[in-house]
Amino acid sequence: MSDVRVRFAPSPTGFFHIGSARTALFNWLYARHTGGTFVLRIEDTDKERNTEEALRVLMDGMKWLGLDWDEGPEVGGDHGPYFQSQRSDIYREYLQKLIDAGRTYEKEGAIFFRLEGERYTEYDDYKKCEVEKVRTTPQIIDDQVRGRVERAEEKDFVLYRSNGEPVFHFVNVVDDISMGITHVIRGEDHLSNTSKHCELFRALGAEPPVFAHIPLILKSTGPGKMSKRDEGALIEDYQKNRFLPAAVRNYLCLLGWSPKDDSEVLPIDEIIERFDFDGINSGNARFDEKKMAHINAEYIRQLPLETLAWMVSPILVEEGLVDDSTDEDYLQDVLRVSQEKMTALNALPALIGFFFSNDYAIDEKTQGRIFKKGDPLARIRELIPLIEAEESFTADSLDASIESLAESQGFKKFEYFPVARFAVSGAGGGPDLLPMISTLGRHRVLERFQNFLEIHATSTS
RNA sequence: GUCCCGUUCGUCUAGUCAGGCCUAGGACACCGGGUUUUCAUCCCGGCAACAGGGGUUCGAAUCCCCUACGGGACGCCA
Repeated sequence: MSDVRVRFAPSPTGFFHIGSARTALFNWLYARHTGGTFVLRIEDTDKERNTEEALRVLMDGMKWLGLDWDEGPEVGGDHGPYFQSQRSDIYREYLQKLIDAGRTYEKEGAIFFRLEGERYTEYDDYKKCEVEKVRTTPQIIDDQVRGRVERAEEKDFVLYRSNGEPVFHFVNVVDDISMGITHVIRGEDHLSNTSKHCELFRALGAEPPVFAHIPLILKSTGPGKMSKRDEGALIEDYQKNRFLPAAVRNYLCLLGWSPKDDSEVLPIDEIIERFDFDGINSGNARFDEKKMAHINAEYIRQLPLETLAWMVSPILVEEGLVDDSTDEDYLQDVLRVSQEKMTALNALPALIGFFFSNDYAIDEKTQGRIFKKGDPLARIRELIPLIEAEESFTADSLDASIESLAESQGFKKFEYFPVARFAVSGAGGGPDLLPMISTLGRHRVLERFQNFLEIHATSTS
């Protein structure tokens, strides 16, 4: 166990933003990499939007991504409480230190932090008024991602609001000190706050922690950082859309961090082993939903069959495709022949629904194509006796049988494939045809061929 | 407006810290071909980038400066 202590300090807002998730992830990775401690601290000072439900969303999201915390809500720890709303006494105590040191003053009911240095007044173009500024000595931040950053704070700032509540900058620093945080890994949007925080650390007699400001995640298109309204911005959406958490986590690792050797899909243990500050990029990263989907698809295809079955069953049950009476082996067979064509679990009912139900969608485009040329009805009529007679009913034997049938009719075997596929599944694509027919079994195939003939014999003649 | 950070294919990135190995590599996307004239898989191929300008140097994607562009911060929000 190393003495590294990192924290993720979200404010529960009712959703779990992908940027926050990535910050949590990087902190978690660093803690696991170093054998340190990952603290979850809840910044629930904004009473309006902090609800039990909001906290749930956050913790569920973290657990879903596999980000377990060593100290914090539900698990406790020696540095609690882990909710800011329960730490008022601690904040008062630290405020007293600043008061005793003469670093505070009161104005309009609020308590301000007093910077040290020469004072002057200047027109502020942003605030559109005269403000008092201070020439302070710049704070030097030895950032692990950006290198040396120098920034001078120039205005006194509020520590306690006139309503008696402490502000973010103050509680954040106090919590980091009192919880013994050694490394602060957070978004680059906090970089310019850091001079403020360093002032506070030093005024409180504490050495600032090591900082690492990680790049922001930008919208996939258009300007600015990812906002909660953007497509793919919320972890809840990935949960809902049945993404594999490990895949989402893997993709997030790759946004702003690189293993340096061209590998992308990596088991989490290996990422933990290789994760470090020098692999973190300094430029912001644009979110790419296509790549996210691609990585998700790779994960799905890599799943062992039993795991896949275990994950997929509830989805199929929910869709009414499978129930207790469904044959386990049949389900396994279906998944075995379909897995290589899977790209997203929420698209699964559409991909393999026809294996379980006769009530599947008919793809109009494919139907149009099938009937445009040749004689699909005749092809199916020719196939029926073959299906009835075919003995071993394996993909290979079916292939051979169809091949010789085609030969005897003066066709290429491909003349039969698209028609058979459509007759049996209503689709133009799907698992490889022969394994698919073999899996469906003689009975289902014949049933659907007959059905196909009945429907189209009347409508087309 | 001020301050801070950044800038390699459309996107994520390798290479930059320790200048020559870079006619700049990989992946996603896209395009073409093949894989059972299905397909969402797989294989092969292709397209495509060092933001611009000055230096330093025998030599710069790599070091320095300027400009441009992008991002962030500037709350009694967090």
